[in-house]
This record gives sequence, C-alpha cells and structure tokens, in this order.
Amino acid sequence: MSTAGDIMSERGTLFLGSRLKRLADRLQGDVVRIVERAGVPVQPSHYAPLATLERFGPLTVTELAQALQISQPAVTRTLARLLELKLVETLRLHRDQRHKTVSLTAEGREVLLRSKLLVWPQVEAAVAEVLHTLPGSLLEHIDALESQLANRPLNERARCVPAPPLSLCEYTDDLADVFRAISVEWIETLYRIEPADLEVLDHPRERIIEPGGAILFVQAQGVGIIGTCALRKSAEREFELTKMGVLRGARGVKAGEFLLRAAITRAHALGAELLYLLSNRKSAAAIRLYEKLGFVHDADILRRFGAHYQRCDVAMRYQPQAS
Amino acid sequence: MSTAGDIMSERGTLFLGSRLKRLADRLQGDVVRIVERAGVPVQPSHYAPLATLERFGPLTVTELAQALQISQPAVTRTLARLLELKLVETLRLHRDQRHKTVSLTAEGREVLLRSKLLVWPQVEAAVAEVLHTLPGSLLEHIDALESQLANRPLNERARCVPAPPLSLCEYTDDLADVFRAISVEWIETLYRIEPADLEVLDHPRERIIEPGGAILFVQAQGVGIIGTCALRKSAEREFELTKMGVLRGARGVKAGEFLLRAAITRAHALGAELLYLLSNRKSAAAIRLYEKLGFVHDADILRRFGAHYQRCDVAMRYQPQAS
DNA sequence: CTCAATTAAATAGCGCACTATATAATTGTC
DNA sequence: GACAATTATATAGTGCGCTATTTAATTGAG
Repeated sequence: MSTAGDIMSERGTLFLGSRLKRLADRLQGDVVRIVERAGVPVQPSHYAPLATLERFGPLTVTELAQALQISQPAVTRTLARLLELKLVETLRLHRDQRHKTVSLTAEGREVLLRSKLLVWPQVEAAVAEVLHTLPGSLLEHIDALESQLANRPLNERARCVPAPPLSLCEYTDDLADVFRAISVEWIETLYRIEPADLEVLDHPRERIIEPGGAILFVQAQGVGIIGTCALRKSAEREFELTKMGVLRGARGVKAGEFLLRAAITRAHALGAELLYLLSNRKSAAAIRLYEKLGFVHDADILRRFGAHYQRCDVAMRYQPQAS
Repeated sequence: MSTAGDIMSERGTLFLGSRLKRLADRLQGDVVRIVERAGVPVQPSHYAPLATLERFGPLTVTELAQALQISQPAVTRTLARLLELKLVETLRLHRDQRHKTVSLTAEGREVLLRSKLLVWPQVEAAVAEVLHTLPGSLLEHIDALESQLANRPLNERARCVPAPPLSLCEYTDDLADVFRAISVEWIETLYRIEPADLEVLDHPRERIIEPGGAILFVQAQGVGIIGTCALRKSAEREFELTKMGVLRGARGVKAGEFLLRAAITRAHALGAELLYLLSNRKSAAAIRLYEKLGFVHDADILRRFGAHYQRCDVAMRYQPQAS
C-alpha cells in the first residue's frame, strides 16, 4: 500500500469509483481463472444472464436488461457471445416482431450445470472466505449503496454543495514566492512584467510591509492559498491597492471579492484616508468588481499616479456610497 | 430491485465482481457529470495520477503505477491523454534513458486547483452523504478486501473447495420426466433409442417400481438431480441394472460411482442373487466403472439377456472379490 | 568485451460497463 | 389509412481496468 495508501485513503471518498473498479476487475480476473480451470467456456459476466434465463425462462432482451439492472446494449453484446457459444437461442415468438425472445439451449443448461458443480461453489466459498474476515456485511453495504444511488444519483447530491470556505492569511516571508507567483501569473496573461512590478514582487517585505502596508492572502479550506493583494503605503494615510490577483484555476469562487473586502477593511484599519488603485481597461472583470465594492473612476488619481505603470489607463479611488 | 434482487442477492457472493463493476461504473458516470458541470476537461481516472504527481513530485511511469496500484499500461494510457491535454509533461532526466519522468505542467496545476475547489468537495460530500446512511464503513471494508486479495488471490482460495456433496433420492412420479431426460441424453449421444428403452422410460412406475424394482437419483446439494439408474426385477431374486446415466454437464464429480454403489446396496436389500447389466463397448468409461465396483464380464449373461437391446454387446454380472 | 538476461515503457488487444444514435416494427391520431 | 410518436433491438464509440508481448536501454556474466 505504502504511497498509494496515502493518496487513496486520504481522499477515499473521491476515489471510491476508481477503487471499486480496480477491486472488481481483480475479482473478475480471479474468477476467470477459476472458470478456465473448470474447463467451462464462458466469461464471468455470462453467468448472470444464464442464471436469469434458467430461473425465469425465456425472456426478451429488454426484460433481461431490467432483470440484470444493466443497459440494453450490454445485454445485446453478451447475448451475441452466448449465441456464438450456442448457449442460448433466440426466437421471434412474440406477436410483436420487434421482440426477440432468448432461451437457454441444452448446451446452455449443460454449461450452467457444470458451473454450478465446479465453478460456483468454488467462487462462492472463496468470496465468502474473504468476506468472512471483514466486520459486518459488505454485500449489504453494496445493496444499500445501489439503492441509494438509484433513488438519487451522486451528481444530483453534488449540486448543492458549496465551494470550500475562504479565509484570510497574513504575509510571512515564506509566502514571498506565492505572492510573486500569483502576481506573475495574471500579469503575464494580459500584460508584461514591468520594472515597477519586479521592484515589489522581489522585495515584498521592504517595499510593502516595512513602509507600513500589508499583503493579504486568501486561502480555501483544504486547498491552500489561491489569491493575494497588497496595500502599499504611498504616503501618510494614503494607500495603493496593488498586485491583487487570484489564481486562474481558482476563478469562480468569489475569492477576489473576499480579498477586496478584506483589503478595504484593512486599509481602513491602517488609517487610510485615500485608497486608490491603478489598472487597465483590459482587466474588465476586475474593474467591475472594484466598481461593485465602492471604487469610482478618478481622473485626478490617474494623473497623479498613472505614470507608475506603463499599462495604466484606469485609476480608481475608494469612495463608498453613503448608505 | 424486483427480479434482479432475486438472482443477485441469492448468489450475492458469486456476482460480487459484476456488482462492484456495475456500481463503480455508475459512480464514475456521476462523477463525470460533476466534472463536466465544473467545466474541467478531465476524466475521473485522471485525478489519481495528477494528485499523486502533485504530492510526490515528478515520477517515472513505473513509480506511478506502483503508487496508484494499477498496471503500467493503464498508467501509460492515462498519461497519453494527460499529455494531449498538456496537463503533464515528460522528460528524460534520468541517467538511465529508459526512464521517463512525468511532471505536472502549470496547466495541470491549474486544473488540479480548479478541481479541488469545484469538483472534489462536491464529489466527496456527495459520496460521504451516500455512505453516511450505511452502517459501518464501506471504505474500511474495501481497504480490508483489497489487502486480503493482495495476500492471497481468490483463485488460490478456490483451489481447495470440494464439489458439492451428493445425496440419494427416491423415485416419485414427479421425477418421471427427469428419469426420461437423463436417459435420453446419454442414449442419444452414443446410440439410438430402442423400443425396449421407450417401454421403460415412458412407464417407469409400471415397468420398474411396481414389479418390485427401484429407480434411484443422485442429487448435488444446491444444484438438483444430476443422475439416475434403475433396478429392474427381471425374475425372482434377479435384477437388471439399467438406465444408469449422469448428465453430461455433471461428469467429473463421481456421481456415477456414488450412484452405482447405492444401486448395488439397494439390489442387495431387495434380495438380489443375480445383479447384471447390459451395455456396449462404446460406453468405455461406464464399463471401467462397473469393473471397478465389482462387475465382471459374463458370456452367459450376454447369451441369456443380450437380445433385449440391439446395442448390447457387453454383459456383466456383479461378483465382488472376496476380500 | 560481447551477448544474454533484465528492466522500463509502449503497443496490441480483451472484457464489460456506459451513452448516444440508428433501424425497424408497432401504435395512435387526425 | 397515412404518418408521426413510441418502442425493441442493434450499432458505434468511449472509458478504464486487465494480460501478453514488443522494443529499447542497461546490466552482468563468461
């Protein structure tokens, strides 16, 4: 198990499907070997239809699919094999000529008999032996799980699960790389990195923290840091909101909004009288967010600070509506 | 569950593999829908390798297979897809040029991040919801089952399971058809049905039971009747062993021997002084069995009774070795 | 130092589940 | 009574597990 155990057991519920598949394949593989040893020319998957036909007599394809709880094409394919092996035969004895009635041949009964004597007891005993050592009944669990899923499939249950909760996180020097990486990602997507960017990204402590600003991070529970922004103290009681970005993969969970609210609060706590930002029209989504949370476009700011970045063609100032 | 429940639950252990497979496919299908809704371009099976690479860093193909506990070709195939999607990249950075080192790309990390935010929590919550209602922990059972199978696979466990036990069963009129069917099967395989056969097969009570003979059946536990034979009283203290046959599908579980021993005992109990049988050289396996249990070839018997069947060219008399 | 054995990855091909869609027979409606 | 809707089966194609085999690189033994 070793390393596998780690991933698989940690995220056991996530990988349940894969594990069941792997387990099922392993079981079926072993059953194939048992069947071969008995010299019976069938596949494990053939037993379910054969046994069903023996029990309930001739059935149509659709009836078989319903009885076996598998799809009709799966039944059709298995039947094609069974026909080749001459273990079943099909007749059109229904008045409705679309129905195809399948029944066991003498050979089919023979194979079934042989399997009941030489295969089934072996398989059942072996499986029972394995299950026996487990606490409780795996079979009952599977029964229960199947009927639960029949009631309400997984993807419906998933519909109403919220995104993981977000939380705030303060700058430490350990996070310098993260700060840089997040910023580089969005800058390089739309723009090119400028000297003014590098200055801050390479020296966050010296350029932001020490002058009395702040760098905030947003993290999603169980995931890690997904976004950041900085408040750069550009003068007494004057802060630039800068380097705000959310990892591209983390868009859509409102991390930007969360971060911006936190930044505004923090700026206030730091005694900001002017909170402004510099941006570019290409960052339309970001600008909409700024507007939503109370930033207004301001030509004066653009004139005063716009030269700081080459890409700057938008400047905004925080001025919440009196409400 | 209706009809399906019957077959599947009755033989739950036999169909465990099929059921797990069906269940796994259903789960994975639902997960696919959740993934699609989140707009992430991957298959559920991609998550295990992606997560493993994220956790353990660049790995070779074989290392991945070991970590995921799946076959190397399965890993190779999945990696081919991930390469197409540009979620991983491969390098030959090992000194040994056979190794191929796989690592996540930025895009791969992005997809993983997005999935952690929008897919995994949903899947995990939905699966947990389903599992929650079950008594005990399905996951633990699967863990246990996997390690049990790793220790000792099913087909090894199956090796030492005996065939189902045989038991004897007396004639009733309900079994007339079974008696006929078993006999017809072997007669038609090697010979053709003669009037003398039909006489007995169509009137077992009148021709065998009422004159003071017996019809015996052998049944296998949980399977049903698999063989029969008759003791026909041909004169006072004189019995013909006849219509002895085992269904073709049931050869190999020593049902014939079981039956013959029982017939000899019964003949004795009925006061037989002469127990004989008529057969044909083509039935070599049967004749070997007769010889083994104490029948000897007897020309006199052949002369006296041989004309009874056209196919008769062998006649034997029970004469156990004094031991 | 060569050549066979071993090892890593790729390829071929199967089993068996699935979905989506095509085809053919039947039913129901205007 | 024709024609659209429905229904039973077949076909096409995917996903993902498997085993067996091939190919290529490396190691090790005579």
